Amino acid sequence: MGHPGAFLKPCEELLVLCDCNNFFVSCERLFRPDLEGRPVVVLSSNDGVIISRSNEAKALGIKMGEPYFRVRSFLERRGSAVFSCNFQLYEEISARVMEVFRRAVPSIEVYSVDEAFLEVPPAGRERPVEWGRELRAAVLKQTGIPVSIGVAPAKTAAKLAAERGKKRPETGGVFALLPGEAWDDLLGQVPVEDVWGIGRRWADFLRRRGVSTALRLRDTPDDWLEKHLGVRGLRTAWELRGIRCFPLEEAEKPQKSIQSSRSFASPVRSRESLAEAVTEFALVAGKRLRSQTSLAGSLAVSISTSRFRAPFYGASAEVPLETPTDSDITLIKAATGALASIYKEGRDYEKAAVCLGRLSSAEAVQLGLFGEKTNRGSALSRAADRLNEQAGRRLLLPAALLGEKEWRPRKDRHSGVRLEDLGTLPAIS
DNA sequence: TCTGGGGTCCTAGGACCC
DNA sequence: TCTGGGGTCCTAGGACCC
Repeated sequence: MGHPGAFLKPCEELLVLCDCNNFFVSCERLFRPDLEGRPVVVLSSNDGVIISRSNEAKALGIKMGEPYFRVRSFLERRGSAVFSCNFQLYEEISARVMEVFRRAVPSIEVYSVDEAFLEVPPAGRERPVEWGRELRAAVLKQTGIPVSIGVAPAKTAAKLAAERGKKRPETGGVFALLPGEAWDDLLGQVPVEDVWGIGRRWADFLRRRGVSTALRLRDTPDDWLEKHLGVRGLRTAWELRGIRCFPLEEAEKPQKSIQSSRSFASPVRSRESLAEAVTEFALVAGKRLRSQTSLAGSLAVSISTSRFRAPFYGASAEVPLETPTDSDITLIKAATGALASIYKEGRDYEKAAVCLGRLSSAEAVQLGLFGEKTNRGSALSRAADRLNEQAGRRLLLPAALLGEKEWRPRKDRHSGVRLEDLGTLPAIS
């Protein structure tokens, strides 16, 4: 029966994906214009793997997610600049980019730190590509960040369009897949694994059955897709036919879980050090919990040795929090308690995590069995948040967390740029 | 020597209930 | 030869994303 989606009328409304090019690298380059034209990479936490690459680094064959130690000397020989990640900075710059988008369109969905979907305003619908170029120029002028823009009736198609805009300089960074136009040419050139929503497992599966391009995926029968890939895969194919299945989600929803975890700079053996790390992670998670006005109903701790060396050991424990809470003291107690139940001596731990779950809104009053308010310590934690906020750093924290610790991640290549330094950038209004 | 962190959604299967 | 059926809720695991 082919693809019944094709009989439906394509959505009249256009949406746009804006994608910051090589975002973390672009952020670092704002402060180092001398690095233009040179290979630049940004590393993950603990200087572990490469998470952002300049075009020059991509041209050298450096892969996303590549362990840094494997390419370190190669990059040095090629005169590459290397940065530890500076997420505080990237988030602030991201907020500025999103602000430019907000001023330009009626409706925006912030999809990730470096991407947003926008609804094209009526004024842009007649000539969406020109409109996109103007938006791109505005972002570049006001933030210094280059973006790629894809226009299409559906998110999955807009992703492909933006990718085309990014790869072909002659497009001026903007490409459109418009309703009524033939998309076959572009879709036929896109490997199926490059389609948004098709990961490695599905791509392998599809390729084994001859579905090797976005075009083939689009033209695969619905019943087969639903049987093997579920509704998610089916919707993806429909979106490639120009039918919107993933709507623009403007409202910011509170997160359903909050996790804080780190790999350690060097292996940790002692229960005491692990408890310090877990305490730190509980504090970080708690702060984010309060900032979205939620309470946690459960807390899980996990610890593990290196997954690249045998014998691997990993364990986790989840504890219910009888009364949903946002109190640091309660969270820390739960976390250290959970840790005690899974810790085994004599192992080289390389990672620990705290995950808060069963989140609920803190707006509703939480009462215990006998009507008393039992979210003890909440007010204290909130007061600490305010003090730390005013001080611009963490003023209040457990004494055990002071000082250098082996569990603190490596950050050898940090640029040293701080949020305040954003004000010193010359070219940006 | 050296390999990230933080999320979401979907589905299958078991528990439970009437 | 015989076993109830069907709805709902919950959870774990697997897939995906940046």
